[in-house]
Amino acid sequence: MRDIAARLGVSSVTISKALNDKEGVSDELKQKIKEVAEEMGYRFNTLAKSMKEGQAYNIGVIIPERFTGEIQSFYLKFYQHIARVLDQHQYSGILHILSSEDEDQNVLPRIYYDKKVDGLLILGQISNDYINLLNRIEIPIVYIDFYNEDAEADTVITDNFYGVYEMTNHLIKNGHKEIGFVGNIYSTSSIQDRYLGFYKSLLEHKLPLNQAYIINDRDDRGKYIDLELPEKLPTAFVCNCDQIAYNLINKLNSLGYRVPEDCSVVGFDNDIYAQIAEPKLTTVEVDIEEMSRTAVKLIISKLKSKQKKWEQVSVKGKIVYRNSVMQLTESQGK
Amino acid sequence: MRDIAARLGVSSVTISKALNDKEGVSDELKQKIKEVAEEMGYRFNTLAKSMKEGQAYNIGVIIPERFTGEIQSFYLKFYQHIARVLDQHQYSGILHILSSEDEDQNVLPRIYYDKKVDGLLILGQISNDYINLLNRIEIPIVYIDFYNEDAEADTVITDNFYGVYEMTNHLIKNGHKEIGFVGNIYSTSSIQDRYLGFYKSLLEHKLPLNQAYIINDRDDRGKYIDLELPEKLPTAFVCNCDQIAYNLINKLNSLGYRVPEDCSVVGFDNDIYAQIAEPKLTTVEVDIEEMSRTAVKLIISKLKSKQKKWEQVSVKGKIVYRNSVMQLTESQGK
DNA sequence: CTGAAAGCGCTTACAG
DNA sequence: CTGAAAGCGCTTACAG
Repeated sequence: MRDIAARLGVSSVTISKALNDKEGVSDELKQKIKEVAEEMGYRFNTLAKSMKEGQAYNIGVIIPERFTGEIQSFYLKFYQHIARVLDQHQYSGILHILSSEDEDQNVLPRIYYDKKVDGLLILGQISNDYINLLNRIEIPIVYIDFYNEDAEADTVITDNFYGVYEMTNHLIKNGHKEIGFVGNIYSTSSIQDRYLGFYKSLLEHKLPLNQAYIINDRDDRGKYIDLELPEKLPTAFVCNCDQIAYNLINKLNSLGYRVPEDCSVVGFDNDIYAQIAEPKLTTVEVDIEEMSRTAVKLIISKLKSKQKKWEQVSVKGKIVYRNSVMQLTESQGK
Repeated sequence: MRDIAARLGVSSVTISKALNDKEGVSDELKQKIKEVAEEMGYRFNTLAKSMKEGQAYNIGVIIPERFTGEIQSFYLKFYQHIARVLDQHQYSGILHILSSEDEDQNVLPRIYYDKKVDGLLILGQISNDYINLLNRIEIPIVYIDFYNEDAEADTVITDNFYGVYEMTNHLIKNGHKEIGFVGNIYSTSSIQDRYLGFYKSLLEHKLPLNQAYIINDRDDRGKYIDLELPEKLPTAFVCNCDQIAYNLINKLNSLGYRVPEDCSVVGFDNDIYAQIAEPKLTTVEVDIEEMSRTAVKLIISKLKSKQKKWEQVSVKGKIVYRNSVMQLTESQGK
């Protein structure tokens, strides 16, 4: 505000009035001030206003833990862990659900413009354009659960590659030789890595990669599409996530197949879909706790010293064994 | 801080040092200062510190909307609406999940102590002790989706009574004469009101209230228990929420009954359980949008003028018709 | 060990 | 229409 005032040769009082559309400033000057503010990339400091007025312009919304329930989206659950870790470091988490419009139109959340936050944790893949936008802002950022080459920030991901690699090994150990993969392998980096882990396992066991067994599950926007199954089924499917595994089981059931008797199915995430699926899914559990700790540690260290280089940390998950995998005898495996 | 300084005849610098455990203050004085601060109910103003340091001690966590998914808890979905309305009023929402321990031990969230919020929206029923605790704090509070006689604050609830009343009327219109209710009627005020709406409908239609058809669904802590069904089933069940309706359907299926052919089932909330139930549930949809607007309006008006009396607003929902209700012919209804 | 002074970025009340 | 002064509640650097 001072800078703008200096530049225009007026007082900061006038700037304040102009920016708040209060009276006492000529329309001309107001206009000019707004332009310069915009040009200089001025961000209003709500904190100063808040302090002056004794108002934080924040409203706490409290939800008792038990009402957040078993059923909830993976990322919201993730948020709860992050908030807890943040709290241990004397920070508060402010959750912002980025609307699709804001993402498409590259608008940053108000909490950024209002200087209400010191840093940003991005949970889940966002568009490249948006990442470019984020590259241009000055507060530290940590991307969680996906990575992007162009992102100039730290990244914490789950070890997708080894997770699925080990899961596929597990299937092979159980006698499966014809194994499919469900997921749009061009969609997100996570899915791609999971697919590659799957592929590595096949390679190591000298099993063929059958293109007919690679099933697409979503369009390029991430919207789920109907699964198109091949005439002849493999003996097992590796799904890129639990929700798709859940959908696949329903699809198989509707076609008259039983899981795991006719076809085994495994997932990834160990989220609510792994629980409500019938049979319950053998899946890979992401270590949310550890990922949260890592992400918070990274962003706080960036807050302390801006200098550090960006890191990419991948956190190992572990397989949760349940009932969706059938052990095949020699003849079935053929 | 000034007050403490005045009271102890020392400077505010000393207070600052003592409270932050910095050196330059005798242990004795430190101790004394902390005691007095505690006694005077001093709350540190993070905002001032933040402003001085240029740090907000807040970290934004951004989740793209599409990842919050279809599946999520009712209250989390509610939060998203509230956050949006808050944003329209230039406020930010800070979500705090109140842990069961904190609730039991009556500890207020840090965002309150740190003066990070101007007011509190409480989403979902909390213990009476906690309400008493909240009665004692000075920032405005609005309770959402439940009410409590002792709460000294505004309340926004959904019209539970009329919702279930109309739903029960709907069943009766479809020929049902023996209707049960599922829910612990001593548990929450919402369930109680829903039960009373159900009862009113029976009364108006001169149908008997059969105690054997009132099924308990949870213990006093709100934990779900196994549903104990009567020997002879009614032709329809009104459930106090969709999740219980979902559970009931599973229970009925496992006992060999079909829904709605053998027994109709209706819910309340129109949440994810209404969608994943098979058949999909006829249920009452809560007007989250309107409730959010009302709650935000109430709390902001309280922020502007502390004087106003407390209001209790109930917002009407509407019935969503799906496939879980069977129209009975005369003979079946008997 | 203790405190007076200055300043963080804004706004309000008042004077010109 | 414009601006100088004071103050919001804290902390830091410095002096005693």
